[in-house]
Amino acid sequence: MVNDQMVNRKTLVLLLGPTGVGKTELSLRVAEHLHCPILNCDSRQIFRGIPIGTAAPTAEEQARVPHYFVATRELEENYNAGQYERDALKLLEELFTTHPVVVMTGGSMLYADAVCKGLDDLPAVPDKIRAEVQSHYRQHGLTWLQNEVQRLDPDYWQTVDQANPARLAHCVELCLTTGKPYSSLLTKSTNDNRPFRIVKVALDRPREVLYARINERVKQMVANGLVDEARKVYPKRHLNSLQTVGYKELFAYFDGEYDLDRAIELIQQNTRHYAKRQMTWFRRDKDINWLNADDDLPTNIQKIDKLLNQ
RNA sequence: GGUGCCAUAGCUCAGUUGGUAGAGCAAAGGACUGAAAAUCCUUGUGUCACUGGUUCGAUUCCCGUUGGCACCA
Repeated sequence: MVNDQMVNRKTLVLLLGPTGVGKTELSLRVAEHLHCPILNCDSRQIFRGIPIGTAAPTAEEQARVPHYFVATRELEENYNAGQYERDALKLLEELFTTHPVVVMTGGSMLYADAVCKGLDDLPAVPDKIRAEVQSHYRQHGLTWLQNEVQRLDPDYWQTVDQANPARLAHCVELCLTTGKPYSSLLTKSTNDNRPFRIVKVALDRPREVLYARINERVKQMVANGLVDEARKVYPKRHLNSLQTVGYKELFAYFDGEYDLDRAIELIQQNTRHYAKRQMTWFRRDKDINWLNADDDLPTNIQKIDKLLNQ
């Protein structure tokens, strides 16, 4: 029930959990119960054209509850966590004028943290600089990135994962874009204060059960036309938005690297890997209230109600 | 039925000129402030198929058994 206390206290219910755990159905039931919309917090469901492989909410599901940030961006857009933070905060401000509670659900941990805690304000990296850094990296390898970070931002070098090309490249890009050390742009020492309360819940299942569900869901995606969906976007395979489980394996199959059965096995395996990384991230988040996915929906909705009324 | 080859980590295999063994993948744990479904780091004890023999000592050599593969009948 939506009571007076809740009306006076704008609340974001953040429903998290590893991929395949059952977030979508619970989010729909919670949103129906609270008469509120759902904000998607999944970095791939945001894109148009890949609904099957990303397990995006279906038309029927979206008819039950209004959704935001589902299939609203083109694959060509270099969308990222910083933009998501800005987009989500802006939308939440609007939605809170008419809704005391809003549900956000998804498994993109960095996106969720960006909304909860905030990221530092960083300028966008011009395409030219990104291309230059990539070109040097391709030609001269990891050593070049390591040397550049040591030269441009010795402080960051001390703390960065020195074997991780993505981290190093990002640092170099921002050093070149701003003319300042990347680490000097990271000034956030405490979390942002949001003008709303955040209630974090996450769904949990035993590992073997989750993995069995993932394996089954991948089979279902293939039955629902994942291969055709991947073939349609195959010409855009190099876009960041398509560096995604379910597509990259099928692209390799189209290229003749292995057969379809092998591609499906790899999708299942990489989805399990992804779920495992998500659980590592969730495990250390002490703000999360855990729900058992084996409990029935009314029980879990009751638990969420209880958290809302605290 | 005969002969030969093979049997080592969940899987595919390497190796030990006899001193109880190691890679890849899988799996597990972890990191992560704008690529995050991305990117990266760490972790390898297993009756070396079973029985007996030789030996100070056998997973390694020998006999046999079982299972698999190949060839010959």
